[in-house]
Formats: sequence, C-alpha cells, structure tokens
Amino acid sequence: MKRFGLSKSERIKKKNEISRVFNSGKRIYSNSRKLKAIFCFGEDDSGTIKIVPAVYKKTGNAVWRNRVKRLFRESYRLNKNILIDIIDEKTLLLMISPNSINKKKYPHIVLNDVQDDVIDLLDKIKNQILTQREKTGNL
RNA sequence: AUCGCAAGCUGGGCAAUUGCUACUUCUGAGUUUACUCAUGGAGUAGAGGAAAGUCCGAACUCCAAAGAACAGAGUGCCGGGUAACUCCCGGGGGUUAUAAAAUUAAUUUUGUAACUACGGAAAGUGCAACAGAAAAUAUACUUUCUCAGUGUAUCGAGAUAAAGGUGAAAUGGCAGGGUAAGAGCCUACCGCUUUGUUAGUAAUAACAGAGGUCCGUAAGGAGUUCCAUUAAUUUGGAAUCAGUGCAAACCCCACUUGGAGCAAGGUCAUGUAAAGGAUACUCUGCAUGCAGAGUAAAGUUGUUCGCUUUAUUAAUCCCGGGUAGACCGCUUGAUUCUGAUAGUAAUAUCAGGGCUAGAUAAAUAAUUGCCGUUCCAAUUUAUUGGAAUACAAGAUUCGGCUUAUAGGCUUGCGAUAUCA
RNA sequence: GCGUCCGUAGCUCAGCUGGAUAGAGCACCAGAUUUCGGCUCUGGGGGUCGAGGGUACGAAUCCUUCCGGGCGUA
Repeated sequence: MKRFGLSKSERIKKKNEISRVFNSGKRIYSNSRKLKAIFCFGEDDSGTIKIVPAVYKKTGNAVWRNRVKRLFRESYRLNKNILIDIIDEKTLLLMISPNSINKKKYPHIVLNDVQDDVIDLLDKIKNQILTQREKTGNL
C-alpha cells in the first residue's frame, strides 16, 4: 500500500457495502459539527481501509459537490497513516459526508476548511476502536 | 475619447511536488503462450459554450414484419436550406412607436425601429359578464320629422336611424346631393369584393376594368325598402358591396405521425432448480391422437381489421427465490481545421491536413511560486499592500432552441465633448 | 439517464368547459356569554393565485419560457 496513495482497492465500489455502512454503521461527528462519519467492519479479511465520500444533493450544485468529495479524498489521503497501524484483519468501511456545511456558507471551499475536521474524525475512530478492543480482550 | 444599444468571438497563462482515470510499453509473477495479476517503472491523453434545462428533431436498438383504417397528437403567410425539425436563411403581409412630406383639421404617403402561432368566422356548434333600447334572429331609450285631436304644450298614430348616450365591439368611413325629417336612397373619394395585364418560383405588389342599378351581354324585371298583411303601393320573397369578435373555444381544411427507449439491446458468469402453477372449450373427419373449422385467451404499449401462438417432456407466461457483477454497445463522426468554388444568405461541393475523455458510489485534483486582468488604499508616480477573477462539470451520440454567465476583443448604429 | 404529475390565505383543500368582490374548514384578532378560562354565538383581518411573456375586451383558468417540489422506471 502506498503511503500517500488512494487507489481503487481503497475505495468502496460495491452497492451492498454502501448499504451495509448505512444500515449498521456507527455515526460520529467532528468537534466543529462540520462533518460526520459512518464506519463499520466488513466481512472479508483483506486488512485494508475502504472509504467513500457522500454528499447530499441539497447541499449544492454538481460543481460544489464534486469539489467537496475531492477535498475529502485528498485530506484522507494525506492523513490515512493515523488508522493504518491499528487495522489487522477485518476491512474497515468508512463514509465521510458533510453535516452542517453547504454551498451558501462556503461558496469557495478550500482544503484547510475540511482537513482539520477529517483528522479529528480519524482520531475519534481510532480511540473508539481501541477501547472496544480492550473491552473484548478483557471479556 | 467616453457612454448606451445590437450582433459576433473569447471564456486567464507558465512551472514544481504529491495523487486519480484510460491507453501504450517495460519489468516481475502465474499459467492455458496470449491472457491474468502487481504498494512496480516510463511515456501520452484527460470537461463546456452552454457539458445545464430536457423544450423539439434525428441516428442507433428492440417490439415477427412495421401492414391498413380510425381515433389521438403535432405543424400552419410564401420560397429555400437540411438526415430531420416547434430550427436556420431570404421574401411578403399585419400591429405598434417615431420622423418627414402632403394637408384647414382628421387622415394619407414615404422612411426607420420593435414585435408578429400570420390557413379557414360565408360548413356547422358554442361563448360574448357589467353597462346599454338592442350583443347577432337585430332593435328603438333620448332626439328629429309628419298627421290628427285639443285644454297650446302635452297626448295619440306613424316615419327615421343622421345626432346623443352604453360598451372592447352597434350591420363600412367621410363629404355633398336629396328629403317632411332621414337613410348606399343617389354621387365623389377612401375602403372592400372580383376580372384581366405586368413583375415574381410563390406569398404578394403595381396598373387597368367591373361591382352601391340600370339596362345589358346576361336571363331576372322591376323598383324599393321592409316586413308581414290588408282594403292596399299589393303581392311575394329576399337580395343586390360585407350577416361583429373569439379558432393559444370545439371544429373544418392541408400536411406530418406505429410504440418504447442505451436502465434500449446482446454475450458470459453466479444461482434457486431438472421447484410449483397455467397453456382452454366446441364441432367435423377418421387410423383414437392427429388434422381441419369456429369460439376464447395472450401478444401486436388507444380501438378495429390483419398477423403470430395455444402441449408432451420442448417452448412461452405467471409466482417465488437469487444476483445487482464483467464484457460488448462506447466513441472515426450528418467529425473538425484551412483554402477554393457556387449562392444575397442559411448552406452545399471539392482539395489538403488532424484524431481530440470514455468514467460507472462515477477520473480530470490538492498545495505552492511567478505572471496576467479589474477594483480599492498608500505613497517614493511606478511601486507596495489588500480584495476580486463568472456561470457552471461529460454519462449512447449528433443538429437546434431556451436559460445562466465576471472580465476582455471586434464590428455597426446613436448621443455627448474636444481638435482640424 | 428516461418518463410523468403538482405549485391558490399561516395549514389542508375547492374554484381551472375564460366574466371581475378568488371561496370553505382549522388557525389568528375583536366583541358577547362567564367571577375567570374553555365550549358556543357574532363580526373582522389576512392572497402580486410559484415567476416572466403572449392570446383575448377580459386570464387563477388558454398557450409558452423559467423556478421549486413529488412520484414512477432495471
């Protein structure tokens, strides 16, 4: 796996994986409430992280939505080493989507507007996974 | 030079690092030796003028073939262009505004600009609120005029549709004659209808004639206006230059039109699963399960006709279950650029050159530096600092239309200022 | 992607074969009743008929272009 790459195998491509994240995933919000993330563990044992950016249709027009998705992907690509170390067997499925931001508030959105929130979300996910693993280990 | 309007064009540039998609190629691995897989390397390419809205038109695919009739839908001045069009180009008519000329005024003519779904209202049906006497079969409120009566300013009988008033709209307009008063009742001009000639492919335009009553070159016969109706102008029936507007009301006429759409459609893989149900009825012939006929059902994406199918291990459909994968379709095309020729133009033809995204929870990005363009502030007057840099992103592909759009460039027209 | 339907008062809807004050229920306001409140009765306010353009004497209604929203479709 490239240290700063984001190839096809690191993205969610299948429809049933998307619906699995939506139905059984756990939701967390960033500290500034700008973004939210949904994550869960998949069934296969590839030992990778798969992400997908999801933007609701009402947040802006196609140009803005495309740009936000690219910014999510870029900021994850630069900071994905936070989560790589703790993944051992199960595939981690992760969806990032905007919570309170839309085109009216940020007509010209740039990377620094979302990168800190993405780092915040990745840290929270890391902590939750580690605490859950400790509980199961104790039991 | 500035400002405004209209039309057309353009839609920031260069570099570095990291990353994504497709293709080519190298390296490595696996084997079926030409395919697959890589934390691999290198190279090339990677959103628009509207990609948008999905408002029209096609290509392409399937529905047996794409057949007939009707219904339905669409289009609607004329000609041309095109694969086709609710598109484009050219021409004509109309409406509105404005300027000039004619003119006592109203109006007319000419020019310019904008708009124009612009076939038929005399095939038929329907609608026309309020107001008004009367709204499509016309009719008579106030007048005006005649006659008769008398109480001399009113009533009665009749004539009239010019004037007033209503309305969006009142049976052509206006002037003169005529008359008791009036009326195409008659006349001139305008308008309208129609015939011919000329120009034009045509829409149409220009010119000449005819048509509102006098006799005829048309068959009808005589005058004039209206309805009934008869003791009276006396027989008959309406008419002879328009009987309003609305067809983006129904409709009529002419032309066009089968339906569905790339989630079309095809191949492969996975999989319930050799699962279950349905595929009818009647008659005739015989060799007793075949043939023929009829009904019925299903399909033919509105209806009818026509056509196809209706059983013995096969096919079709229904129900239930499963997969929501891969590949083809998928990008060389009514293609684009340059030049020549034809044409007023849209466009067409010819010659030469170019290849320019094919993604699929969906690639074309992020950061930084330098330079552009516009605005603001500061001053060292050409520098510094700050801000802004639009609308918006393919999803089978083309031709249009519509809508959004910072800034810049070109051309034309108009206004203002300055100089010669 | 393709195909379809709908926008009327704060809310839910009528009116849409053109005709003038756009109507009903709930909600709101005022008055009456009540010691007060509710129920009830009486009265009132509130609409650029999603936006622009056109046809027509006249448009919520007909035509057309946009804007917003819903539904269906393998």
